[in-house]
Amino acid sequence: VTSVDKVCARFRIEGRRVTPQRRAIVQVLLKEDAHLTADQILTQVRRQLPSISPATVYNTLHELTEMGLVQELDLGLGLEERRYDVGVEKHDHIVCISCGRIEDVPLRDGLNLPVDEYHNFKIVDRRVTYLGLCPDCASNSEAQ
Amino acid sequence: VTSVDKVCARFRIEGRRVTPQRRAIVQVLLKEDAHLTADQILTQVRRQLPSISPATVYNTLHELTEMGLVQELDLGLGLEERRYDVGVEKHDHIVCISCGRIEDVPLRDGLNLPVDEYHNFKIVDRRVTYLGLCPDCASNSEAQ
DNA sequence: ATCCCTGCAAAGCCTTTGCAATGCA
DNA sequence: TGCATTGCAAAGGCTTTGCAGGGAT
Repeated sequence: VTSVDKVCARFRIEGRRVTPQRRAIVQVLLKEDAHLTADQILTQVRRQLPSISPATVYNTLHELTEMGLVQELDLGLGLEERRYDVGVEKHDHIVCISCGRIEDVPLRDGLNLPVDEYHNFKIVDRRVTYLGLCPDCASNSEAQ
Repeated sequence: VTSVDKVCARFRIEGRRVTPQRRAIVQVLLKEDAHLTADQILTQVRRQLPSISPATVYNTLHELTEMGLVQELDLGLGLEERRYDVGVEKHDHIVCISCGRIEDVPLRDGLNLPVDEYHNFKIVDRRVTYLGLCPDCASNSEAQ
């Protein structure tokens, strides 16, 4: 699912309606391909639809999450807000602890889901966040 | 660092003062050894100090986090609040997606910090959360 | 005797909710 | 036309802030 139209088709399949607001939100999510906060999404969408309300953005993000097209991210840093990621492929994240930049990390061998069980839990999924310094911040800290 | 007194010593070393409130908070964190929310910590501490304020709990938790004695956890489920974990040893977490139960997971071979770099980031740390069903919830869902 | 720390209350932020009006199907 | 969806405004939950009084050193 990689185009606005395809996502809108999914909306219809699920018995939901396609509105300008929803198209705009999906468009921002797909275009930015970033890890935006709800507020950033709201700001971007308001370029097209100045009067869209926060409630609508939240509603749509939750629907997209339910449909499995978007993943809510809490990067586990405490400092980070909740972000929304168009989860096309399963991937991990790496966050710069200095500037907050976030990038996707493809899954690697040796880091796959373990098949055995911890504490007798049936493991369904896992979330991995790497913390580090991005190239820019790394060179800045060396320079100091 | 595993006793109230040792933590209090750290307080003094850092030029901070040791108060009954701080002792009580540390005591709860060490005793429970759980993954409590700020509110749960507040409730527990109020058994000893009924008039302690939320602000004091938050202050102390942030100080402990700064000192590296406590780790703030956002388990990345969206549903989960921020929790506080006495981070004695480096470990991962596993969360039951049904009942919310949280357990520690020791680090495993093959899941160590990668020595190479993603996207030229210098990786400093990583956070891993496993999602699954705890034994109780797993057997309940089979039963249905 | 300092001045750090506490408690209170108010303010802040982000997110959710309720409801009437709107507009998609 | 019918009902999902929107926007607004208010409410909610958690966390932070400001300040005066109290307590640790």
